[in-house]
Amino acid sequence: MPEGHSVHRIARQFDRNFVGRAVTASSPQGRFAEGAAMLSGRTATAVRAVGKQMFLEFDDDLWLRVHLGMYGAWDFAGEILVDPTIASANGRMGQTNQRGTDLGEPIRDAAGENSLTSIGAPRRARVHVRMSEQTTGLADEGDEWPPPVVGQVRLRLLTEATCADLRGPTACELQTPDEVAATIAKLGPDPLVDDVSEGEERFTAVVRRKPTSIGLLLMDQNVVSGIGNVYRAELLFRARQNPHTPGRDVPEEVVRGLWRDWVRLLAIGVETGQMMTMDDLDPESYRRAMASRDDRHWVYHRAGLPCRVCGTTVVVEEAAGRKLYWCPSCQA
DNA sequence: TATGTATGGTAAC
DNA sequence: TTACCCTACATAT
Repeated sequence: MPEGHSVHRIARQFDRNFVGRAVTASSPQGRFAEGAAMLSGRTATAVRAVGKQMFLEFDDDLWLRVHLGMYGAWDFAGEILVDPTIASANGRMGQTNQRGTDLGEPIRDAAGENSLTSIGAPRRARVHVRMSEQTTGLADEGDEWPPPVVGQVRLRLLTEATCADLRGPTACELQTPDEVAATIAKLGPDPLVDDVSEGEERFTAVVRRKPTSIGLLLMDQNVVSGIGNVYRAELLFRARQNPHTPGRDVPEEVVRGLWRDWVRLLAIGVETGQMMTMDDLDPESYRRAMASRDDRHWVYHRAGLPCRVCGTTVVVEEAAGRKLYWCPSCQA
């Protein structure tokens, strides 16, 4: 899932393809039928991403709030204008979307025509191939518009040229401007929303007075926005910090360092679409890390394997229902 | 076909 | 702390 970087990438897609355009909305699955009816026919006017949540504004002060949760994803089809700040997108056109490549690389369907993009939970992009029509010579069926609905689609947003399907979100609801403001007010700082220095002060002040472990605090969206289980494990390793240390016992400079590292990793994540946390590697290792999801992290998902730095076996434990990976030697 | 797992979060106990 | 929600896919049977 989508940790904070994915949501910022999605927001950029909406900014490019939906903001300023009239939208037709529907809920093929039926679970957001009323909301879709409220949205349909309105023009999207703005989009905001804060932490793991996205807010899409429509005419007359109506906002759509979406939280992807662990399984959610947006699938884009049709004309997809790629934000120039999303580096990897164009270079990957036509490439097969492998499982686990998080995010947002446009790919071609079997006919080599429509480009499809999925941003969110790791999953195969949905490629619509019409086998039966192929045999009867209706080759153009692959360009069907709007695209056929596949699977459970909570919300479909359609402009003249672009289709966005939302599936599996934890939250999908309409909000008033006050409700949006209240939701955002509860969230901790997001480096791509808040002034970075102010964010550092807020984050540091909160962490430094909490008895809660730093491992839990990094995952707390009220303390800092956008960090999930992968970035949590990686940030702590990069800082060589024991996840169990109470926040108030972590040296101030270390807390500030965690924030600054999050600023850096988030920027890399938004740019590349991948949770790349081994950015200071030699070129060959970097290439390998980018190519394979299993080589991309220091400790995340590496329980039982030797620490990349010291060789000690990486351990995993359960913390608040989530798996926490760390090296007991490097992070002693 | 059934089961387990996943980058998240909430509400109830 | 536990239960539960949401969806897709890999693995086991």
